[in-house]
This record gives sequence, structure tokens and C-alpha cells, in this order.
Amino acid sequence: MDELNEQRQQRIKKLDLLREAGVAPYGTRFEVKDRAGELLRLHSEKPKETLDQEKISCTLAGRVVALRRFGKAGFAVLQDGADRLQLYLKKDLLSEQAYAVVEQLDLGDWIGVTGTLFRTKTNEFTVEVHQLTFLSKALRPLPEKWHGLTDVETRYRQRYVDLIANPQVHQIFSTRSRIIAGIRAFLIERGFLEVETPMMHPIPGGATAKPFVTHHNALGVDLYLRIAPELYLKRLIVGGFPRVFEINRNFRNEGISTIHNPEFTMLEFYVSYADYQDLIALTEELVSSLAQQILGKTVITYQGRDIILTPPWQRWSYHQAILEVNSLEPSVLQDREKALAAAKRLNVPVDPKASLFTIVNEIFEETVEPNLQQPTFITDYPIEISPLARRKDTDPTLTDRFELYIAGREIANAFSELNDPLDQRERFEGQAAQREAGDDEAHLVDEDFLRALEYGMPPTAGEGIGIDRLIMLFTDQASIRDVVLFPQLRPEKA
RNA sequence: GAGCCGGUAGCUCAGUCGGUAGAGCAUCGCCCUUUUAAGGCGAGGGCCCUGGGUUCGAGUCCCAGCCGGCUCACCA
Repeated sequence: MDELNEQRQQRIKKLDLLREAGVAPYGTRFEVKDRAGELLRLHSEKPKETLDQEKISCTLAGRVVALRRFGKAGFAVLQDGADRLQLYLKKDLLSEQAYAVVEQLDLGDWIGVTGTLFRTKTNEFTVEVHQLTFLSKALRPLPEKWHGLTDVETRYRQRYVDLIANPQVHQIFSTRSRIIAGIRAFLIERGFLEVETPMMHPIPGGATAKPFVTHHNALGVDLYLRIAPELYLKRLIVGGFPRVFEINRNFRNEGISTIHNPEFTMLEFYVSYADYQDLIALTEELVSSLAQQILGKTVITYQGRDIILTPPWQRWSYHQAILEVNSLEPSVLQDREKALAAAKRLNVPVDPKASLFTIVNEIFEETVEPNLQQPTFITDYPIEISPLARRKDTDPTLTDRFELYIAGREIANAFSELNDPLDQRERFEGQAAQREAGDDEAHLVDEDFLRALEYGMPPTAGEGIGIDRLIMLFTDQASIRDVVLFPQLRPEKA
């Protein structure tokens, strides 16, 4: 018999012993009156004498994660959420049945207790338990108490064990939830309406990416998991909702890395009558106020580097950034041969047949992006790589657009929306031509979206923020898998 | 998809030159009514990722594969 089975068998045996003692090993309702975190926050600073005087009674529940028994008494550590609180279990203070439970208790079991707060002679804040209710039996042993669970594969595949064994992981996901709640509150406070748009699209659009394909049997059609909600949210602007947002998953059938998961969480929001400059201000306010609210500061540390989220942030035009970082002549941006030569000189690998804008964009991604550690708005992207953005009034080859970079990564993408249906049709047709030419990520013509624009869309600015990456930044995590509860892995047992 | 690194007890890890598989925690038994990585004494527990090969003999060397991490490529 292998060791896991041996430990399981032992625990299954204890199920019977519990039943014999009249205890249900899988119990039911338990009236929780206190949370460990709250008790620690309210009372753990009080001196021994105060606690003895106040005789504070409490009732809480959780998982037993440590047990130190000796003879007819012992200590247990109860884990309640991310908090741990010590229990004192003494035979004299418990019913015969309750003490029988203590004797059968295993690491991992769930219990509920009632008792009073006190300090041990080593000054540890502890609950002296008077009543104990067995709630649920664990049949599998917990990971090692000192090192916890470190095997990354097990941590991702069995996140439940990771969450039990590593309280800091519990903390990260609780922070994640608070960040998303904070974003919702921020937007709702400013008059945004939260909406849900389709996850299954007949035509994938709103971004350039490879989609996942699925099939609807009754309709007999292929559908695509959405790569972005953009075109649907803009339909709602046409419909007359002046401010909408959606926080939900996008799906992209592309590589997996420390900053890419096939499904990822995106915030997109649209503001009627506004332009991309308004969104720069809104983004600074959103991110810095979130940092203040969640982390209590606007200068944060990410992977050993200080990131200053205190506004205002740097603004830099796309072309200006390329020229300045690489000390290039402006003519490079106009001349394909010069751009190609510059790329070669800068050791930026490019396809020699690539178009001017592709070469320039390669130079940007290779030489500028990694330098954008502090929050920076890169503005005025060329029209060729911005098929849904409004042209600049001052230069029709550029768009009213920005991307926000923090820690060398793209965090947000925003622009004044293209609301001219005829221009949009031309751009779609340009994309269709690129698709004909072999670019399978170019946009398809979405006739219904064009029809919507033809009903008239007010001037509008829209933005998408990659929530997982924002959370990585806020929680100082290097890998997206550490901020996604169940990251995508190859299925177990091939 | 390519390169590098890894996979040994439930967990965290050792394993020398190729010579019968090790520790701590966890588990089981005994002792212990204020411990906190509790302690003491004793015991059990292994598909060394899988499949081939070399060898008298493979956890160890070779080949192929599986799974994971990191880097690169694509992308947010």
C-alpha cells in the first residue's frame, strides 16, 4: 500500500471512530459569529490582564492547519481565510465527546469552536476552547508545514491546495478581488453602466488576434470566442448609453507565457462626448487612486524596482519616442529603405519585404517598449495599426490614440473612436485586403457594426485595460499564472 | 514551435565513481495539561515521470517520449 493510501486509510478509519462517538464527520450548518482576522484586529494588541478581565467570548470556524498535542491538552492552529489563530484544547474544559473529537483530529479537518480569548504564558493570543463542533473530515494530508507547497505544477493544477498551504497566495487573490471591486466602484461613481456583451461572436473583431472557434449545433454555425468586446460596446453607445463598461474575459488562441494566458480579463469602457486626452486623465486617476486605496501608497515596488504611479505620468508621441530613443532622423519614418537600414543598424530583426509601418513598429517594440518602466502614455499611433481609431485632425496619417506602458508592458490601449461609418468601411476594406494578402489577424468586415455606425455614433473615447497585468503590478507578481486562479495548463494525464 | 533547467516517500529535499533507496515534516504506537517548525522513544511508508537501450548490475549513463518552469518567437 502506498503512503498516500495509508494516510487516507487511517483517516477513513477515523470517520468510523467519529461516528461511534456520535459525531457526524460531514456536518451541516454552523453559526459563525466571528472571523479570525477581525478578532486579531480588534483584540490581539490587548495585554494579558485586559483579556483576562474582559473574558471575550467568540465563535469561529476554519481548517486545522497545525496540531501540537501533549497528553490531555494541546494547541491547534485554525486557518480562517488568510488568517491563522491559535486554539487551546484542554480536556478539563471540553465535553467528553468534544475531547474524543480532539483525539481523532487530523491536519486539514474543519471545525467550529466557541471559547474565550486569552494569552498563553508565552504571550500568544489564543482562543481557550469550551465547545467544539466537528464540521468536515479531510482524507488527504496537507503539504509540509514549514516549506508549504512549492511545486509550481501542483500549485497551479491543485490551486485549492496552494490556497490552503500558502496564505500569501490567498492574499493575492483577495487583493485581486478588491482591485476589481475598486474599479467597478470608480466607474459606477462616474455614471458608467456595467453591461454584458456576447462572449460568442459570429465575426471576431475589436482586436488583432487569433480566435478560438466553437460550433453551435442548433444554429449550425461556427462561432468565435471573443477576442475583444469593443464592437459590441460601441453598438451600445450608438444605442444611447453614454457611458458603458464591461469587465470580462477575452480569449486569444496564441502563446502562453508569464504575461499571456489564453483567457484573460479585460476592462473596456466607453465615454460619449470625450476624447483620448480625457481618458489619459481618467486612467491616471483610476490607477493612482486604486493604488492608494488598495496598497495605501502611489509609489509601489515591482520586481525590485520602484514604480511611481503618482500623477501626472509621462506622455510621449509614438514617433517622437522612436526617434529620441534611437537618435534617428525624422526622415526614417517616411522612407521604407531608410527605416530598413535603421532597423538593421539597431539589430532589430525585420522581414525585408515588410511595409514601412511594420518596420517602424518593430523598431518601437524592440527599442522603446522595454524602456518604458515608469508609467508612460505613448500617443498618436499611425493609422495603419489603428483600424478603429479616429484620425488626428492635425495629421490624417496618425490617430487620436494612446497606449499606457508600465514596467515595460502594455497595460492599456485607448483612442477617440472612429465614428465616421464611411471611413470605418474603408479601413475594414483595407484590413480585408491585408487578410487577402495573408495576414490572418486582420479585421473582417463587420457589416452590422457598420450599419450601427450609420445610425450615428456620438464622438466617443474608449479604452481597454488588461486587468491581470494591472494586478501583477499591484501584487508584485512576475507571472500572470500567479494572479489567475486556474491558469491554463496542458490537461493532466496525456 | 526552439533552447536551457527540472521530475526520487503525502510534502520539502539529499542521493558521491554505476554496486541492494535516505533525511526532516506528515502518518502509526507509547509518554507528556501553556505549545508554537513542541519534545522523547519506537514503527511503517518508494512505478526513483514513462518506454526502450548499454551493463554482471541503472535513481545515476545513452535514446525516445510525457509533464512543468524559465528564456526566445507570436501576442495583451
